[in-house]
This record gives sequence, C-alpha cells and structure tokens, in this order.
Amino acid sequence: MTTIRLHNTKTRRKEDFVPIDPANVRMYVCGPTVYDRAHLGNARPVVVFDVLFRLLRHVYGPDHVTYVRNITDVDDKINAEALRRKKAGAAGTLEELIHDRTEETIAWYHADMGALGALPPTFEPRATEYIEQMKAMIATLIDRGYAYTVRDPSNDPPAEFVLMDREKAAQEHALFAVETYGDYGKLSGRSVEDMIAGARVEVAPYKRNPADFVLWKPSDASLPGWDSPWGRGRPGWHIECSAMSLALLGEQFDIHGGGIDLQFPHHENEIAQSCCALATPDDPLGRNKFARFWLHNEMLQVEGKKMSKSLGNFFTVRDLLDRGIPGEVIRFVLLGTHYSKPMDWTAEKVRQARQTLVDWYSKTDGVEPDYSLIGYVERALSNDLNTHAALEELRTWSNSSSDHSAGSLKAGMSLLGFPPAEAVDWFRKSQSRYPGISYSGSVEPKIDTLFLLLTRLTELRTEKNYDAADALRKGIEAAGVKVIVFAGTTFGEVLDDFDPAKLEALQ
RNA sequence: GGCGGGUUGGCGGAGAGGUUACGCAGCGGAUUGCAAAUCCGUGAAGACCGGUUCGAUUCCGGUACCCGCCUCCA
Repeated sequence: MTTIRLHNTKTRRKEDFVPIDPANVRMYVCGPTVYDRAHLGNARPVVVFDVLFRLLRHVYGPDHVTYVRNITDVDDKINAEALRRKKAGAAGTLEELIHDRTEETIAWYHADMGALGALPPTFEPRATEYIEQMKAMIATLIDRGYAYTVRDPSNDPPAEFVLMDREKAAQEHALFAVETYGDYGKLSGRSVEDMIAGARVEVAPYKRNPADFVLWKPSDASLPGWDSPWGRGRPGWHIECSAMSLALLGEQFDIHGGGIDLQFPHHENEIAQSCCALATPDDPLGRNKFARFWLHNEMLQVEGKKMSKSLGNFFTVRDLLDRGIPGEVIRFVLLGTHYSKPMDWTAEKVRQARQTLVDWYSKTDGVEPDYSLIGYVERALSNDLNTHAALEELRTWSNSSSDHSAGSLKAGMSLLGFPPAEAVDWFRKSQSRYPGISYSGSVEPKIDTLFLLLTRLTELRTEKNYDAADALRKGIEAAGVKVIVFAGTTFGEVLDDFDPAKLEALQ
C-alpha cells in the first residue's frame, strides 16, 4: 500500500501518515461561515482537501474515509447581514431573515464548490445543530477548572433595573483560561507571554488573562440565542469545531485541515478546548486526543497581497464562472501550485490552464480510462499532496504516444477530480456543431454572422483573392476572433475581447 | 514589537547533495500564398554573504527584501 507522507504543522515535519483505523480514516476541515458568496481564497482549501479526500479514498477505499466539513451558521456577520436586510425593509422576523440568509448562502456554496469538482463531504454539520454538544463541552471545561464564567459589567443594565430584568442580569460570558493548559501555543509556536507582549488589541477588562478566549457570550433580544446555564447566549467561534469533530469523528481522529490563517487563534483554541475537555489522569494534557495531523494551506494572493474581504481585493468563484472561466480551469490553476505556498491568481495562469485542459480533453474524449499506471499520480500525491508533480505526470502522458497514454491521462485526471471530457459542457461546446467555429465560452458569439464571414473568407482564399482575404481576416481579428486556417477549413476562436459590433460592421 | 513562511531562468513553477524538470513566451527549422495552428530542435536559473562537503540551487548560519498571523478571515 502506498505510504502517504504529509507535512504536519504540529511537528513542522513531513511524516508518514498512518491512520488510527485504516477502515475509517477521519478528516475534519474548517468550512465556511455562511454570510456571503465564497471568494476564490475560500475555494483553495476546498479543492486542496478534496484532492486529499480523493487520495485517501483511492488508497483506503471509498467507504473507509469520513470527511467532515462544518458550516458556521451562527456568527455576527450573518446577524449583521440579516439586520441590514430588515432595516432595508425585508419582510419577516430577524430569525427568519437569518435562516433565509444561511440557506441561500449554503446553496450557493454547494453550487460553486460543485462547479470546482469538489465532492460533498461525508458530513456537513451546522453549528446550530450542535449547540447542546457545545454547551456540554463548555460545562465540562468549567467543571474541570479550565474555564470560568464572568459578567461583563458594561453589559449590565442600570442598577435600578437589575431586579426587574433577572434574565439579563444572569447573563454571563464563559471564557477559556489559557494558563490552565500547558500546551497552549504549541501549534502556532507562540507562548502566552509572547502574545501578551505583542498584543495590539484592546483586551476586554473581564478577562483574567488577555489571551483568554470566549466559549459562550450573552445575546440580547435582537440576537439569536440559546438558553444555557450562563443565561441566554450564543457560542464563541471556536467551540463548534471541537464539539462537532467529537460528535462525528470521536475523541481522536487523523487529520485536521484549514487555511494557515486559522492556525492561530482558531486551531490553537480548538486544541485547548478539546484536549482539556478530553484529558484523562494518565494523559493530563490530552496529547493523545483530537487531531494527529494538522494541514494548513497557504493563502491565495492577488498582486502579492492576500485575497480577503477586509482588503476588498477578492472576487467570488461565481464571478469567475460567470465570466466564462470553467470550474475545471479554476481547479487546474489552484492545483498548479503546492498548497503550502502562497499562490498568485493571474489571467496568464487561467489562459495556460484552459489551453492545457482543452488539449487533454481532446486527447481523452471517448477514451476508456486506464488505471494500470495510476501509481505515478498516486506517488506524486502521496508526497505531501504534490498536485503540481501529479499534473506533470499527466503532462508526460499527454506528450506520449504509447498505447496507454490517453487512457492513463484520463485516469489521472479523474483521480485529481477532473470530470471526463464527455461530461464537460464547455469542452463539448468548444467542439462546436458549427463546423469551423470554436469559442472558449467566455463570450457567446454571434454564430451566424461569424460563420458567414468565415465562409466568405474561405471562398476568397479558394479564389486566390488574397488581398481581399487578408483584409477580411484582419477585420475579423480586430473584432476579437482568432482566425486559424487548417487543412482547408477556416476556424474562428472567439476571444475574451470579442466585440460583436465590429463583426456586424464587416457584413 | 512577537511568531511563522518565502526568495529558482523573460514569466509561471517543481524535484533531487553530484546526471535535461516541465509549461508558457523567445529563438532556429519543417510546413504555409502570407499568417496562424501543428511538428522538430534550442539558449536561459537558483536574492546576497559566509560555513559544512570532493561537490550545494538543494544542508547550516547571517543579511536584505517580500508575505502571513497576532482583530473577522481559507
């Protein structure tokens, strides 16, 4: 059996991956907060861990891998968006608006990630369905002395109202006390002292230690909330992953993944919560609990800067799809750079990816996949998910003329999550029914006009009326159509800067 | 300020302590009315300074620059 090697952020080394139970390999990946369309940066981990999911299924069997990717549907950004809609005059209660917003966003997410060829995870739990488990874990942490509750005095109503508003007065924060956990900071390589020394943010006055983080926080009447021993409130951000991974994957599982920006504080806090809640007398720091391998993907960049909503330099997956960049092309670009390195998104990469995919799809169209040589791709992926090397293996098959090459290429593409040529719409479309016209899908061309002009061009060339033919060709090209004469036929490839008006003018 | 990551040819981007990465672009050739497309061939690198080594782009140390996290973030 192939040995998969993975770079474990926790140990900062590449290690042999040996599952706890080969019959049930378990992976948890941090999923989206559903308040808006997923941007391209959100898509990188989805595609990266989709490839890992596929590799694990390939090696251990499709029924022996459990992949959990959560949906965060309780979050202040969702609340804010629902509130914005309400103020803008939307009908319904705030709860209904929140529900609508999350449902809508989840549907978008599924559609967009599906377009990138990502398989659905085995489980996709929603935070709101695991509130009880979160409360139970918080209670355990408090019982065992790892967490404490405190009232935020600034939240209190004026003194004269306290007795009239008992419920509100009883609301408390639950906070994790980082000093109780000796391994805090190990994942991200920081010490509690460092963080305090370097803190640039104002610390809430009720925290015992500036690095303590929220497990549970009060909700006022305008916010979603659940009853709890600490009053009506809602969970902090980190606890959901601890509670849901425990519920679905057990006390210990194999792989935990996510973007490198989650390493601190999110993953550090997950570890603190889970390991302390699951610690036993013979394992007081819970070192044999929770995730064994931590995988982090680097960030996607645009012009050298991280793509993020706060910088405003993001575009969504849907934007790209709508601009005619197929999901397979996006996937190809994302897999071209190793997940551990920052990646710049550029138009040039898109162009090359599309070109290569068209070539590969042409070569594998109607061909039976041949898995006899799949070991080469498997080996590349097993080396810390080296998707770039895997694509290079496919490239050698693409350039080879041996009997196996087309079938091997097809099998390799399949393992990497590219759908077969027969099922790819944009590719089928590019093999246009209109003889002599192809278009890349970016722009819907005026087929009739173009066909007419290309036909006329062919006629002129047949008549050896080269002056007129060249003039016509230049005109067509100026309208954004690449003209290719091959084997007596004139092909037109419609480019991104296609201008139908210029084409019409040629008639 | 603290912590982490990166720096490869014109561009993108890998592996490997010693042998051609590869792709795109370029250049030369074949082909073509001319182009394009296609096919064949080809030059070009390892931020800087030290160290280890018979030998380093690959290991170690330092310098410079870039990026990320420390606040919601994939």
